[in-house]
Amino acid sequence: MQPHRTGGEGKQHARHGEHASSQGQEMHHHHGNNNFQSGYAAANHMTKQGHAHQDMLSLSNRSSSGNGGGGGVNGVNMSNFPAGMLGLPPGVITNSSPCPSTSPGMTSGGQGSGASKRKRKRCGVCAPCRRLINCGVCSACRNRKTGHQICKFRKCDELKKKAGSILLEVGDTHTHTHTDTHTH
DNA sequence: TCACACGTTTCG
DNA sequence: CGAAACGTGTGA
Repeated sequence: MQPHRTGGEGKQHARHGEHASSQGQEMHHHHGNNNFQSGYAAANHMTKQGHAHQDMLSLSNRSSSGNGGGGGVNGVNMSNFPAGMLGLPPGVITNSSPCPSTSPGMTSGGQGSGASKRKRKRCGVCAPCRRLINCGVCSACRNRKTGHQICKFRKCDELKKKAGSILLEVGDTHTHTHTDTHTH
């Protein structure tokens, strides 16, 4: 009898990579290479810098405790908006490719059709994402050694739904949003 | 490099 | 259609 899998895998690493340092470096080396195609960048509205991983976002308390409102939950992030930037039109923001991690397949931007390529990270806002501990009983937990997957309960909702299709709800108000509001 | 997690494919 | 396994990419 195993002593219960503490918290699951016993995550030794506390993944906390918050870069509080606000480096206002706007200059982008590289000429304007708009690579807005990168799925990652697309989600980086909030991050003009590109170094803020939206991964674990503010898992803090979504109880809307006052909701930190100003997106300040993390504090320090958007506060440093250079005035100049604010003046820029939405579309011109040109994120200035945030230090591309140099992903392997970025060349052709495979996302074109079919395989999405490029792994996405959890949004960090869904209930599953907020889950810190694994149930330890679901198949994923039990077969993680072979399954290599995260607990079913922790599987990001976004990743589950848009596992291959992006953009599919917003836009059509009355379409079959299919967003099934969960029968709840 | 290892570990973890997502994406894809195949089997049930 | 769903679950499991495999393979791969990303992060530390």
